[in-house]
This record gives sequence, C-alpha cells and structure tokens, in this order.
Amino acid sequence: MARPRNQTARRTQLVDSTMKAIRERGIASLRIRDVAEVAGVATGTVHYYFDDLDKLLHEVHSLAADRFYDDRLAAIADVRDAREKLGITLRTGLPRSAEDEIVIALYEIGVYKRGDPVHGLLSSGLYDRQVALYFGILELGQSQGHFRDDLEPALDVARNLVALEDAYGLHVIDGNRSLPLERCAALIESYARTATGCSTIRTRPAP
Amino acid sequence: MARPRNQTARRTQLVDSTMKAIRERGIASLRIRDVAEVAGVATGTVHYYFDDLDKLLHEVHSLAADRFYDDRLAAIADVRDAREKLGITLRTGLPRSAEDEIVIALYEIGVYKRGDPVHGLLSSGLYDRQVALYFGILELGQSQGHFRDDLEPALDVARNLVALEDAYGLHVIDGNRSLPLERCAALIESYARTATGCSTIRTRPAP
Amino acid sequence: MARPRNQTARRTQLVDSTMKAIRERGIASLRIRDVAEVAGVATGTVHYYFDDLDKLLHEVHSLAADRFYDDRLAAIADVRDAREKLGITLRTGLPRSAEDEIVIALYEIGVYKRGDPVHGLLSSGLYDRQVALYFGILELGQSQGHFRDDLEPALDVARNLVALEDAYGLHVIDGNRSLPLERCAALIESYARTATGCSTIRTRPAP
Amino acid sequence: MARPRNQTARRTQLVDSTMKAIRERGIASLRIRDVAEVAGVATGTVHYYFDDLDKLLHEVHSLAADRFYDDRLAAIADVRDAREKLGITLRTGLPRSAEDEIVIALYEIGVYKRGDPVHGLLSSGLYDRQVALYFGILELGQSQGHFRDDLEPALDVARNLVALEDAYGLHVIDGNRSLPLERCAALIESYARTATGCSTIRTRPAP
DNA sequence: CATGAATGAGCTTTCATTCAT
DNA sequence: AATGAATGAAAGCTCATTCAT
Repeated sequence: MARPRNQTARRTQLVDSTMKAIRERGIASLRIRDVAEVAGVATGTVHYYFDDLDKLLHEVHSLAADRFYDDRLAAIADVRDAREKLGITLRTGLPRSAEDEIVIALYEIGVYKRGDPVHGLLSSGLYDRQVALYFGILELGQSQGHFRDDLEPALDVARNLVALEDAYGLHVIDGNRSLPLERCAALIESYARTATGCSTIRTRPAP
Repeated sequence: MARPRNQTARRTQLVDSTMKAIRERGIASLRIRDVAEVAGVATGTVHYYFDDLDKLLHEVHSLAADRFYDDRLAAIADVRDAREKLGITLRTGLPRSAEDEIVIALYEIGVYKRGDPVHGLLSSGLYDRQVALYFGILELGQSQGHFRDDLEPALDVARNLVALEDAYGLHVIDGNRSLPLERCAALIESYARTATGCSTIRTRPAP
Repeated sequence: MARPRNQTARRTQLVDSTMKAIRERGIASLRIRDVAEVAGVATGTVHYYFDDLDKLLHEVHSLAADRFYDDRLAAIADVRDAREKLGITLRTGLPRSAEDEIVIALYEIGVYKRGDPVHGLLSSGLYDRQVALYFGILELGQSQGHFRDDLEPALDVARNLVALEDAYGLHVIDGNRSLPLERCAALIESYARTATGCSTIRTRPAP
Repeated sequence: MARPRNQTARRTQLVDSTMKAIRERGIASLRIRDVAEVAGVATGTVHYYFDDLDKLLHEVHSLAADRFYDDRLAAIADVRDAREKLGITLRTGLPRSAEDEIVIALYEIGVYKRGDPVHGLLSSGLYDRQVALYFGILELGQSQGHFRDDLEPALDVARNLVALEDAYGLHVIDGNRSLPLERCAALIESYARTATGCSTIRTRPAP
C-alpha cells in the first residue's frame, strides 16, 4: 500500500462531483459510475483516489461539514453587532436553495450512514460547532445589552436554533410547497426574537 | 378500496417485520431476506404479498405515519385542558426510545425516499397533520385563557414545535450522548412555555 | 445467515464441475463462470451454494482428498497378501491418466493455496493418511514374512513411497514425455522392491 | 542473442524482486505493483523492461532454474570422490530453508504455469539436467568402486533421487512440521544408501 | 530511462425477482 | 398460500497496461 496520493486537486474534484451526483440521484442509488461521469473520468480513476465508496463518502461528509461551518463563520467574521451576527447566522444555517449540494450531502449522508460511528462523529461534530456558534453570539448579544438573559438559558436557545435549522433545512431541500426558504427563515427568526426578546435582529444588511 | 387479496393479517405482519428489520440493519442495507427472516417466512412470501420492495416500503411508511399520528391523537382524546393536551403532545412527538421502530422507519424511509413523490406526500401529510394538531391545541388554550395570543402567531408556533420534534427526534434515534430523551423533551417544553407564555404546561399527569 | 443448504446433490455436482473446470483451465484462471458453465447453471447458482470461491475450493480440496484416499483403501480392502496390497497401492497412488481430475485438483489447489492454513491441513492430512497406509502394509508384509525388516525403517520407506508418488504424479499430470504413467509406476516399484527386499510385488493381478 | 536493450542489471534486479514478491505474497496474488514495490520502482518501470507479466515470469523461471542448477554444479566442481559428490548434491537439491526464494519460485511458477509449453520446457529441462547430474555421479561412483551396479539401474536411481528431492522440497517449503529440512535430507540419504549399497555417503565435509 | 496518473476490461458478489412445486 | 432454488442484471473492485511527461 502506502501510495502517497496527495493530489489534492483531483480528490477535491471527485468529492465535488460526488456531491453533485448525490443531489442528482440521491445517495440511495449513487453509483461509482455516476461520480465518474460527473467528474468526466473513468470509474477506475475514482478507485484510484478512494479505495472504496465508504472512503469517498467519508471525505465528502467531512468536507461538506467543514465547508458549511466555515462559510457560516466567514459570513460573520467582520460583524461586530450580535444582532447582525445572529441575523446572518440564521440565514447561513438554511440551504441556499433546494439544490444546495452541500446541505443535501450533509442530510443524505448523515441519515444514510446513521449508525456508522465515523459518520456519527462528523454529524455530531458539526452539530456541536453550530451550537457553540450560536451560544457565543447569544452571550455576546447579552453582554452588548441587545438580548435579554432572563428568558431561556442561552445554551437551550442555541440548541433550539440549530434544531429548527436542521428541520426546516430538510423541508427546503424537500421542496415542501408550504415551507419555502423565506418562510422557513421567518419562522426561525420568529423564534429568535421571542427567545432573545430582541425585535431588531437584522436578517440582511440594511439597504 | 377493495384490496384484491384481503389477507390483512399477513400483510401487517410483514410491515411490522420490515420496521424491525429497518431498525436492525438500516434501510440502506435492507434486503427482502431480512424482512422474511424477521417474519419467519420465505422470501417468496414477501413477494407474494408485495409486488416489490417499493410497494412494501410505501405501506410501511403509510402505516408508520398513521400509527404515529393516531397514537398522538388517542393520547389526548380524553383530555380537556389545553395545557395538559399540549404537554402530552409534546411527549408523544419524540421517539419512545432510541429503538422506537415507528419513528426510525419514518426517518429512514423519509430521507431514503426523498424525491419520490409518493413518499413525499406521506411525509408532508404527516407534517401537516401534526401542525394542525398543535395549531388546534394552541387555539384551544388561547380560548381557555391559558395561552397568550399576542406573541407569535399560533401557526408559527405549531410549525416550530413540529420542527423541534423532528430535529430532536433524530438526535434521540442517533443516540446522541449530549441529547438524551429527557433533555430533548425539556428543550421543546422550554420553547413551548416561552411561546405560549404559559409556565404550567404539564408534561405528564400530576401524580 | 443460517441458511440450511444441505442440498447435497447440487453441491456435489458443483464440486465435480469445479474439478472439471480446473482441469480444463487451470486453477490460476478459474472463474466462477467456468464452474457454472460446466455445471450448466447460472453464476448466481454457484454463489447460492457457496458463499465465495474460497469456500468452494475448500470443499473441492476436501472432497478430492477423501475420494482419492478412500479409493485407495477400497482397492485393497479385500486383499490379504501384503505384496499384493503394496502392488495395488502403488498403482492407485498415481493419477489414472494425465486427465485425472481428482489428482489435478489436489495438486493445483495444494500449491495454489500454499500458505493457507485450511488447505495446509487438508494437504498434510492426506499425506499423513497415505504414509500410514503404506506403513501398515509394510509392517503387515514383514509379519507375513514377505518383506525384510533389516533394511530401512518402515516409516522411512513409507514416507519415501508417498514422496515418489507425489513427484511422479506431477510428471504424469504434466504429460512429461520421458515419464509416462507406466514408467513412473515402474520406478516406484523399483524402489519398493529394493526397500522391501521382495521381488514379487504384484502390480496387477496375475493373469 | 542481442537483446535490444542491454540493461541487464535492472532486469536482474526486477527478476530478483519478483522472486522475493512471490515468496511474500504467493504467485496467485502477485501483482506488478508488488514487484515494483520490492524493487523500489514504479509499475511503469516494470513494464518498461518486461512487456507483460508472462515475460517476466518466464525470465524468473529461467533464471531460477539456471541458478539452482548452477549452484549444484559449482558445489561439487572441485570434489573428486563420487560419494562426496553425491552427498553434497543430495543437500543442494533441497531448499536451504522454508524461505528459499529460488526454490519457492520454481515450485510456484512450475505449478501455476502448468500446461504452458514454455514453462513446461523450463521445468522439464531442469528435471533432465538434474537427472543427468545424478546419473553422472552414480556412474562415476560405480567406476570408482564405491557404488554397486547390480541393484537398480543408475538412471532409475537418478530419477528417483530427483523425485524425492522434488517432493520433500515441497514439504520443506510448506513448513510441514513432521518433515523438517534435516528429516527430509535423511530420508533421501536413506534411499541413496540403499540404492547404491554404499553406507559412507558424506552429507557434509568431514570436520 | 523512468514515472505514476489514468484507464477499462474482467472478475466476484449481491440480491430482487421468478416460478415450478 | 407458501416455498426456496435458481436466475441474471447490476454493481463494486482489481489490476495489467498505456502514455504524456
């Protein structure tokens, strides 16, 4: 064994192609050939970079989780006001659309590999990071005097916000007619206002 | 609707066996043989009652959704006080345990068959019924004077309660260490109190 | 798992077909499809009876070893005179011809699976039985006064006889022009006469 | 014979590496990559020197046979006494140990390529040379008055000696517990003494 | 000379499905 | 009604081989 294989570019290309293929076919009927076709390579090439499908899915899951979380962090990196941080974070927790590859991959792999310890760690790791993200924002908002601290504990609110994101994200992905993206965002914001006692959460930069 | 063969008992047995098999193997690696083995019959027998695996899964999904919802209805049928109705409903929305066959089947089939219109209808149908259930309880509580009506719209609260149930239910099923069943229930109740402005929601009958 | 599968007839048919296929293609290029074609069944049928190729080869090896040894035993069962026993046994130790399926299977599997403990046991088990067979005949011949007991130890002679069989058997199978079956038999008999000091070993019933 | 590319050193290195790889993995699962890894080169390099695996194995077989035979010749080149020549030759006919690369290669390729005319010639060529070697020693011993010539014909004895070597060599390679190297040597010597009527065969130089 | 990324033919294996009994 | 032996399509995986560099 011991092939070096740090040809990061090709590996990333294949991981990206896998996410696209999952979106198109669903993970349940995902075949190596689909990944290869999306990537425009032969099936052998996929195996050349990933010993088997499990290894590939693991890398997809890992990369999708990191990208998703990193994007959320980056979106609020330069924001100071906790109300704005919260508003932005609420938005970045939902899929960008029903075709959001990253979110679809996270959902499908997470459920498809339920019970697998490796994927379990990836899922709970992402969950924990998101709770921590909200928790920090909530405490910041309290310290800034924008959020009340006499309602529910900040950790509970953080957990509930992540839970709402998770559930509504699935509806968005599903294309649920009665829960379009905007409606989902509004519902989560509704909870956020109630739980923080702050009615001026900015969901997007004021014009 | 005049099913050509009316051997309801056998069919139900096979549907039940399928739920058990899904819990044991995960839907991703569910084979007809697994269903047959749990049911104690030959594989041919499964096909005798269900033309193919899709038909079987459809019936499982349908039956699981109905049972889940019917159980929730039944649990509050004789309760008058909206606060108690709400408390009980909150509880019946979570899996009974990490091994709750019905809930596992609902989650796994729901995601595994994501994109399939038939299963989409079953999923959204269950969702809509649950929202309606909460909505009715919330309006009842307002009319009984127990719940405030100047906070979030009842429909929003209803949707959020179902969303929280869905998300935490998945954590319970996953066996997430930091989110045991009781903690999940408490988090949802926490939201319910905030959103109704009612602190006396009974989560179980007073002793 | 736990499928009963003691449909002995089909299994035996497949084992026989495998021996034929090994003779035709050589074990190195043996494919499941070859076995299936010889047996006149689909490839799936082979897998239905044997989980994988290893299991099948193990059964072939086991059955070939048993048949080979049992045939040798049966051939001398009714013979009393050690000289005749020895003569017959010498003959049954060589392949019947260059196309002897059983012997070919024993050689090919034995070498192909060299290093595999399971097959190692089968090979050494057959070897030990054959040594014991010769040993018994030699001691019988000594006790009958036909064989001298002051030459090499009976166990050494027994081992050498089996060794000669093994080596010449391979030449016969190989179709070595300078070592046809009769020549091989004569060479072994030559040693047998020298080692027993008995010149009247009957290689076949007197006419 | 004017080989187009005369990089004999590289070719020999690859042939040696192949023998090592065969010993480690067994010829049945030998891959070009294994050879390359042992040699410390890329797979393409192996193909640069050998058009395909068959060509490589042919060269390995050829070289192993030559080395094996040449070593035996060299070991007795300076010995005059046929008894000592015979004793030494008996020893060099067995593997040096269970890890003897050359002998392992001879056995594995010989059986793996059974039926292939090219390898058949290599095998029978080695066999013939070894018979000739023994035959010469036996006749020399008779002429020197050390060996009797009224027992078995010298050619028969020569063939039997080679046969015993072949068979016991396989047991040594197999690591057969009841037939360690010394025991195998003793068994062959036992036969040699019987067949030559000479009890003073030197198995190793007198101290 | 030498590389190793890329290929794709060819194999094993799985398993829903069929059907004679 | 029920069986389970048999099927064969479909998929993953291996690896000799090619070839641009």
